[in-house]
Amino acid sequence: MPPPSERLRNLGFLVRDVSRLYGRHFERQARELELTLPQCKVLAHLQRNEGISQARLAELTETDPMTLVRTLDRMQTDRWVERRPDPSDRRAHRLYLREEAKPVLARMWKIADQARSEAISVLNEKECEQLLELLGRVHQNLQQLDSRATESRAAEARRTPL
Amino acid sequence: MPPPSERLRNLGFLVRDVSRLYGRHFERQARELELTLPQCKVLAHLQRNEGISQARLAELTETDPMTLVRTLDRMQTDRWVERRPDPSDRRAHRLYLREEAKPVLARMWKIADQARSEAISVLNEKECEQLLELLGRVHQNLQQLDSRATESRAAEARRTPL
DNA sequence: CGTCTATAATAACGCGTGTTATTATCTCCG
DNA sequence: CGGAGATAATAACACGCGTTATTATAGACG
Repeated sequence: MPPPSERLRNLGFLVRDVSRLYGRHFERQARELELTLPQCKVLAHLQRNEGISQARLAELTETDPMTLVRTLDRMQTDRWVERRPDPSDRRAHRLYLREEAKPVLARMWKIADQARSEAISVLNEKECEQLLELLGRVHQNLQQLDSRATESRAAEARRTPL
Repeated sequence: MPPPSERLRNLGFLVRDVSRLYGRHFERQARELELTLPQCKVLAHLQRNEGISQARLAELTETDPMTLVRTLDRMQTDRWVERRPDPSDRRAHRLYLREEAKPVLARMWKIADQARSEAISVLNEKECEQLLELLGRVHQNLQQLDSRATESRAAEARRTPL
């Protein structure tokens, strides 16, 4: 197999740069909200799923549970969300939006919609659809590769308890 | 303007997730190298541009100069790179690969090539080309938006010296 | 019933990133 | 020349993310 073109070799960096710049663009406009992008993601999912556990929210947001703990710590301090004990499982917490958070959600979507439309203003509708489709496929593939790797590490750990 | 579809609204998160999963996939295989993805990026650019300044490297890698300082600090500690004083500018440093780093570069590319080909194994050549093209356009657009914003902040700062 | 494994949340550490501010130096212009 | 503004690098602080390890509890199974 000949070495891939320089252009192709840049793909990983390209995705990363787009992600970074996109986040930057969003957070520049979301500044007044005092919310970061991952925090917005949490709010967006919580809006439609109040009462879920951290573990479930981690699944929905595709966040590492440990990462989520810290994000929620800050969001709790900032009075966006609340942790309440789960009556049926003393290990778990149920997550709720605080009243103070609710009015912000609409503004958040508005900013998100605008930031996105600016970002993709150089694509027409069909191209945008293509981009979503292609990224979606790669995403699904990477998720499989990831869970496969996580699986085999877990199996490894089971084989070597200590 | 009607609110965009849920699918479209996911675009920002999607890009971010792909970036995160891609990085994860790469670093899982690059583990033996003891190198992170940004560090690989530094090495890759340094390989073809030895002797450049940090500021120039920051441009090439599209990294925040402050971020680069810290990355280079670690890479210097880990004996990947060297900072030498610039004889013509006492503020600046010139960056060089250490001999120890050079043998690793080939392995790095090999891992990068493999990680990428796995990641995009679900795309055919044409789709891959499309993805590169679309992402490239969005990237360029976001860069413009970013530099425009940076510009106006700089102008702001000039207007308000203190 | 008790033991063993899985799960929910968290602690602690290192890295990358963005932000604001500081220091030293350069450069250019009056 | 000399002072003003730009530039190279860095310091300090907060956030997100991955990793390993720990604690408490749940659930399954002999």
